[in-house]
Amino acid sequence: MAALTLFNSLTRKKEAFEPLDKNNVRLYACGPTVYNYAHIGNARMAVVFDTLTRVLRTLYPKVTYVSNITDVDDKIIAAHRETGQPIETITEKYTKIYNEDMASLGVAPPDIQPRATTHIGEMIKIIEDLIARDHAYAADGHVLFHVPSFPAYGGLSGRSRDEQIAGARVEVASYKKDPADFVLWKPSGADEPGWDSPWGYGRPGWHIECSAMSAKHLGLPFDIHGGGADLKFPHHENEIAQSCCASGHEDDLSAFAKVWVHNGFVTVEGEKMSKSLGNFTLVHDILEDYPGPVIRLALLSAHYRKPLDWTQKRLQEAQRLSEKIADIFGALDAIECDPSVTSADADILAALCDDLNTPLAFSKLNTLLSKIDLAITNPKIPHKTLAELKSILYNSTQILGIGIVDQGVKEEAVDEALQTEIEKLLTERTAAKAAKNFARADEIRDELNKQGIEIIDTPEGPNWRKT
RNA sequence: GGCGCGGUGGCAGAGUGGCUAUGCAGCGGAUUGCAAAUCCGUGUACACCGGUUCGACUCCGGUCCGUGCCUCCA
Repeated sequence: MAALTLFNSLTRKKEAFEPLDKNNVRLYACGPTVYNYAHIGNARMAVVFDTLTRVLRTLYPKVTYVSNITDVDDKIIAAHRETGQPIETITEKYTKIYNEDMASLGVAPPDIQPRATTHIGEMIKIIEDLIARDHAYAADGHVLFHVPSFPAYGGLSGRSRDEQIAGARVEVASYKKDPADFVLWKPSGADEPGWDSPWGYGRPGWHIECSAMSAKHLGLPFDIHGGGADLKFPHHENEIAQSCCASGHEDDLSAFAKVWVHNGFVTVEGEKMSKSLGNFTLVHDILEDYPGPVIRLALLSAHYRKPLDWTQKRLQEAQRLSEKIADIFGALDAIECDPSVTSADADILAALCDDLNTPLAFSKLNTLLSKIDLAITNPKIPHKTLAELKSILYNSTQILGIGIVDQGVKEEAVDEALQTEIEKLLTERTAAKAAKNFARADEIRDELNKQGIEIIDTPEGPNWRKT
């Protein structure tokens, strides 16, 4: 069995992965704030951790994957003020869209998808614990985490407290004892969402929700905590501070999560994705033009820790690979999978186990596809071998999350009249070919090409597909 | 200013102290009535300058360039 190694942001080294409990591997990844359609960066996070989860599931009997929905946040309040829609309408709408879009990308639902607003009690409890241990204080309706009370602060991002203060560009609020202190709880106005608490009507700060939800659903410490690289500071740093200090582990940064995994950023055609540049790329829109598995392939075509430039060319290359896989499955249509073969291609699995090296895995996938193609065209290869190869390929696409075999080639609705027309022309063309009237045969090919129909001749007769 | 990351062949993108990455594109060939697909062959790649070494693209130091975070952000 291949052994998994992962780059741990906390130690800044690639380490052999050792689960705390071999019978239940537990991981948490910070999910989206639901105030808009998911963008391609959200999708990268979801796809990366889905793939990691799939790899873990092949290695361990049980995996518990928790990824949250942030449904209380100032950005949501802002969206509410802009659109006039109730908060719940906004969060429910975009949670649903997020889950649908991610499902299109082959992202399996997390085992648990907790929402911040249903964990307010757990957050208040942690805040109370922090106050009791002198790590937090109430001031002016706020509760703040007192950073100087946690000397190990900054260990994840490699940033000392002094550096943070020196680099701070925001004005320090007067109620803070220390400029680095951050909000655990803040007061809400009457028109803002809020909950009653020992410190009055208010709402949680951003970081506390992940501390509360991960502890509740996974227990501390757990194996892997993930998220986008930009969350390293301050979000994850503050999560560590809250969780370690609330549980009395002030000297051990890994008392919260053992391994920290961060995925790199996505740029769009070489530029940073931002609203001001107008290149905010939404998954919902890309799905109009490309099938989900193709988008997934494109997202995994660079190593997860490296920056990924989202380009048209990358998508087209992903489409090529996707078609190649679909073609091979098509050629193996008559072959039944061998149920005794339960594992993926060893080289692909090994690549994935090496810190989730998906580009290397795709290289091995290409090798596998060539091997199968050769086997198909070689009449000496026994049927049994083909069944085994099909199973290996199927299992490999499953672990990569590219359910191409289930989806087939993207079925575009072609109306019946056109379909009949195509069949008629193809019959005519076959007859023309038989009569060696190649001029007419080519004419028909051109005609159909113009309508976006590509003819593929096979020994069994002509096939066609939409281009 | 502080803390990080990276510079690989036309493009994308892995990797390694000495041994083919891979894909796309290109070129030559096989196959095909023509196509498509596939197969075979084909490219003095590792930013620059020093150092360590029998040997470095791979390790160390410096230079240049690019880029992320430090403020809501996946």
